[in-house]
Amino acid sequence: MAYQKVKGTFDLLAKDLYKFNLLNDLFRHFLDLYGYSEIKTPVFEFTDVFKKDNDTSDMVTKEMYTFSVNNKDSLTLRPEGTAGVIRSFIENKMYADPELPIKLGYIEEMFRHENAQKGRQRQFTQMGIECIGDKNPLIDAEVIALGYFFLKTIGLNDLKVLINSLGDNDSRLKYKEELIEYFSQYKDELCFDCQNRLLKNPLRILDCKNDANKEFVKNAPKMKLSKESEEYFDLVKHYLDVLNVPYEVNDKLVRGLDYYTDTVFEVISTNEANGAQSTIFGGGRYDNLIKEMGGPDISGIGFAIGVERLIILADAENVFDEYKKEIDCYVINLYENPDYALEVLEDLRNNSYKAEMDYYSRSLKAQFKSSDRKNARFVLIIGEDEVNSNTITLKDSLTKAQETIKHEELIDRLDQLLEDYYE
RNA sequence: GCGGUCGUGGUGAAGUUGGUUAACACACUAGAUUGUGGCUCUAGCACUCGCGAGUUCGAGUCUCGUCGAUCGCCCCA
Repeated sequence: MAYQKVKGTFDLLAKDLYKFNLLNDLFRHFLDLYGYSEIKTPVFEFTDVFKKDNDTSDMVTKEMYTFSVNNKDSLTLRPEGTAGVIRSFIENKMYADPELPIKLGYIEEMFRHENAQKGRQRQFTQMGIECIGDKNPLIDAEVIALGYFFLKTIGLNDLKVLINSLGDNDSRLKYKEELIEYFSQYKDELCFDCQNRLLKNPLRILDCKNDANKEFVKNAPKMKLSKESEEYFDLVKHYLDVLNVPYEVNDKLVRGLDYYTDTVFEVISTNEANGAQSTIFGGGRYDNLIKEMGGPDISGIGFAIGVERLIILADAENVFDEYKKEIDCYVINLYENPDYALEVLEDLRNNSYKAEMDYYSRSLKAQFKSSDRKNARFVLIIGEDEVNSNTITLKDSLTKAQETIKHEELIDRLDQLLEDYYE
């Protein structure tokens, strides 16, 4: 059987690759605007970097590509960006920088062993940022704004920003106990997953699709934010107002990863093009993660955007022009010896003209067809006459004008034709 | 991990109750047009129906398995 690509992976061909490149450029521009610098971390890390004790998310517990070589270390292909960045932050002692917070951005491939469907691949790309070293509602608002305005600049509509606060450690801990107590009396009515979540992460029960519409879940006690958390959240909302970022508070939003505290947010698209995957952007603040990973007791916040989902939506909004490959010159060679044509070709390239030639001395018609397919602006014809007189027959594909010029005049003539054209 | 649909040439696709050489269109190649293409006309181009097994005299058409795509559940970006 012929080789085939691994399920959930894909080849990026020219007709789509340029979309990634455009978005990457735009994202990097936004990183620049907001004072973020790009970071690249390894594709794989020691498994412990991603897997902490008491993790409950599917992503960490059953979707990681974990392997070892020679039975030595357990390694894992990164399923998300934050953990690796935090590891790097600690390992490189970035916390010692006098200028905190440290603002980092990345565009990297992630790997999760999930069932593939539209907008959900096993290898996919995330653009993300992490702002580490300070806890300040200004930062929370700015992080959300960066992502939101990036998406708006692409030209996406039908976006909805959802935010919520999970509270600080104290209020979260208290709420957790409250929920455990409350849900324990309904334990038999919970779905299988939620029974497991009950003790580890009862917050997830609140947005479980199986159980969320059951009466006793709806009536579950609401989170009581501590005074500090509430004031903090109010300020985040206030700054979002100032920045003109529209948002919706959704108290069911708890996010999948376990390390979030206080501010969490998500951008969903109501555009149907994305199929079942409505979330294109998600993130939140993490007060404990850095300390848990062996760093100082400081807070961070970040988000990640799913680039493939972004492209599906951007395509649906016709954000991208149709991909069209173009070259400047196509050299048609009718002479048996290709030396002269080759010299002309190199001349063109040395003067920054994108140029190709026919390698096979095919019929004139066939070469013209190639020239059309490659969308060559100029066609250069070289035959016996041209070789003998050291000339080139130059045809402008747009105007159809044709002339025979001396070889040494070629570049000047092309420059001039283009100059005239763009006037 | 679970469930639905689908898988025919480079592409889009027809294939009736299982029956000899698997439509049609686009694309491609060559010629008409021996140095001028994108139009037209003519001709050519499909060891084969994702892969494997089974039922049958006979399977693209039925059954099972497998791989993949897609949609949904779950999860998440």
